[in-house]
Amino acid sequence: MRIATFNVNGVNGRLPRLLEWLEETQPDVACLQELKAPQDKFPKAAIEKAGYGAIWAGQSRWNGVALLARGCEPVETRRCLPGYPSDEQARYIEGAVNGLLIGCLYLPNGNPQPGPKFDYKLAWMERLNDYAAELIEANVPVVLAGDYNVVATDFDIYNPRSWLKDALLQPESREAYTRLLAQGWTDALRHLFPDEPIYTFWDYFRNAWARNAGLRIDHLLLSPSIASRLRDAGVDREVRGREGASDHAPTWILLDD
DNA sequence: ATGTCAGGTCATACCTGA
Repeated sequence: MRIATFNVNGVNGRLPRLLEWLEETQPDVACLQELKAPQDKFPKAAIEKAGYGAIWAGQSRWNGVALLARGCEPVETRRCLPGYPSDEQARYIEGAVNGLLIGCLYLPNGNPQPGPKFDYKLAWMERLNDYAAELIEANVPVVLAGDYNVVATDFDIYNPRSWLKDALLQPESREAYTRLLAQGWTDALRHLFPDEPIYTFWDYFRNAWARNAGLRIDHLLLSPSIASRLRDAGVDREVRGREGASDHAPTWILLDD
């Protein structure tokens, strides 16, 4: 079972790129972030034609998340984090596919920091951590996939120097993410490739892609009960190099059935 | 400090968020 996460940075503006990638890699599940489309502007027909059922939480202009399943409809279980009924930002959607619970998340960027956006990021991380702990406690088979907007360690960035003041590298962001992992989640890519530089995002600025000035911020976390099923993982880097690409590359795992 | 995207609007130029 192939499960992928892809921050598409505009699901309509980059639809040809998304469809091309789905066709090429045929993921069984695809978690999408940054739809940048209101609920009724999600390209449902094109996604269906590509062979995917979908649930999504749209929002005008910003945010927006979707969960795609090849050949079936995801059974929606949530469209926001528990205890967050007042969250107007579409950043979480969750569904069951083939006996797995898949959480698709778009963690707040948090810039500029300090400030209200950074406070919101940290608060959101606390909500996520609380909920993730519940899932672990319930021993549910879960994949939490998405754009975490956290650079976990200095090894997950080409060079931290010019990003030291960025919300993605702040000690508070990193500490919250570290606490999440410590609940028992397996960071799939780092688990399989502990010593390799891995990036999933290259800024549009500063010629970042050509310089391979990347960050690893898109993660797939496995709950303890499914960690032993992990067989392979990777980043579809070539997608980032294409005409009209998102600034993120799709990131995927392969689980034993 | 700079730079580049997308999507939106009291729109064909500028704003925000990233």
